[in-house]
Amino acid sequence: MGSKRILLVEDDPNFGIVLKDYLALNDYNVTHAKDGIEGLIMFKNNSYDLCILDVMMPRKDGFSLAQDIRATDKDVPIIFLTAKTLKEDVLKGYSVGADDYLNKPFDSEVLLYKIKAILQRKDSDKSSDSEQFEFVIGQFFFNSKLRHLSIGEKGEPQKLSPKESKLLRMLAIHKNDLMPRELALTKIWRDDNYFTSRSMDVYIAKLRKYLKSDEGVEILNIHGEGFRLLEKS
Amino acid sequence: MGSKRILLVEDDPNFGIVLKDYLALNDYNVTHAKDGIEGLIMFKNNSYDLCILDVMMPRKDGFSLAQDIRATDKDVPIIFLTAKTLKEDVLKGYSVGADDYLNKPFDSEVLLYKIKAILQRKDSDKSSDSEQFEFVIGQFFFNSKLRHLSIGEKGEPQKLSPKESKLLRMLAIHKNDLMPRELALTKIWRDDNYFTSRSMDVYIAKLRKYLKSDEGVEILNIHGEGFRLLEKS
DNA sequence: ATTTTTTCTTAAAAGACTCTTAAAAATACG
DNA sequence: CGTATTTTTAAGAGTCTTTTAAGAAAAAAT
Repeated sequence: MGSKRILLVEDDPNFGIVLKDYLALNDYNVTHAKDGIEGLIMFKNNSYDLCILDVMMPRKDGFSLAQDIRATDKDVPIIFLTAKTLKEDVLKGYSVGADDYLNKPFDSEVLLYKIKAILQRKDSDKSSDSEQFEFVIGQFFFNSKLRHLSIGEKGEPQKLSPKESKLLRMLAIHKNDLMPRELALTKIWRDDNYFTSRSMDVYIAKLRKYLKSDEGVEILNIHGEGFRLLEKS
Repeated sequence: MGSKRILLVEDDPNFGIVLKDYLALNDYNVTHAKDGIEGLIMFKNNSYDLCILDVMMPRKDGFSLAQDIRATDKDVPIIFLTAKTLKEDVLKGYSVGADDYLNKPFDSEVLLYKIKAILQRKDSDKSSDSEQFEFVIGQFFFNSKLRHLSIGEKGEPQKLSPKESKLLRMLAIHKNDLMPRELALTKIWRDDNYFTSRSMDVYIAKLRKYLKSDEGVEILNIHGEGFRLLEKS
């Protein structure tokens, strides 16, 4: 399992850097944004396992940022950092969907424990949560957990690689509809740039090859937007 | 769902009663024990969905009580209450398996939020592992408690080592489905790293050897994900 | 009509994960 | 304490996966 990604949004440069290094030292992959606006841009172009947000920041405060983050992803865990101990703040934090709340100055080991606990909790959620992993696509049956793509009953299923499977799953979820390029890149590749985009093209080509045996199924490109898994009725 | 049962262990009678009433007002079924000893007796003779333990108590402190509770039930959520803000205490609390930690005086609404969050989380955990220990795998009969793997009626069963047996059991529980690598590593090896993962590979090889006598049974690898105990119908 | 941007295809390189065997280390047992 | 069993570590070969590269093709913009 690769190291977990943390988005740290903290305007105090000294404190931010120290905290980032401390977390990095503990095997977290940390991105440091210097204010709420930057934090939101980072969040939208990448994918994180946890957000640590300072409450008081210029341009965009932590609560406002948390709301925007929640609008994009309603599950990602959020921890607030704050100097104040106002009850209203704490409650506001929880109502915005915080997973935890730490008053500055806080003990860094305590923060580590909380991070660990929250990530573990989220991990165990995963297994119980019933995400869709079986799809019918034309004549194909696709199981994204076993990474099998089979046609009819006959023969061995085509085995898919992890990325092939994730991409096909995302296309299948949006079957007959647009699957935005950006969505796959941020969710699967966890980064949206030129190279990941080329890599995705390669995967689209592979999937097209697999799907060729049913004429009624096709992956269409929508120029500049993304792809569309078409199932002709 | 009937109201959740909370065990509150708090030696300060005034505070204890107030807190009990407050929680009762919020539809929890609260039992109030006056010290650690009483708390443990309560715990052993009843079943609770959540424990709230004061740390400093006469006769038996909260940490000691938590350890005894953990010995009986390794899953029940525990929240500590403490007047002190000592770092050692907080860390000790987490190491004993606390789910959360609150400093007195704390805001009662915050406590409610935490209780709600923790109980929700535990609810979703449910349905996890049963106590099943007998399995049919193709032509094999496998008893994970006796650590016996036998084929047909004839001959001596193959004896399995503890780890072999646990691993095969976990595969059997997920028969024909993915058994994630990480699951076996965290549940059986209690640590997920490079070396435990290599160790597990060795065990998979051993199990494959044992299972070779039935062609219809196979342990497949799903690259990067885990293994799959396949029983061909 | 030409230029720019985006997409498609193939193949090779680089990277990550798995298998097998055997020896070393740790643990359990008499 | 010595022996048997179990578990971990090691190392190299083998396999599978992902990225990178580069040129051709297609679509959009100028």
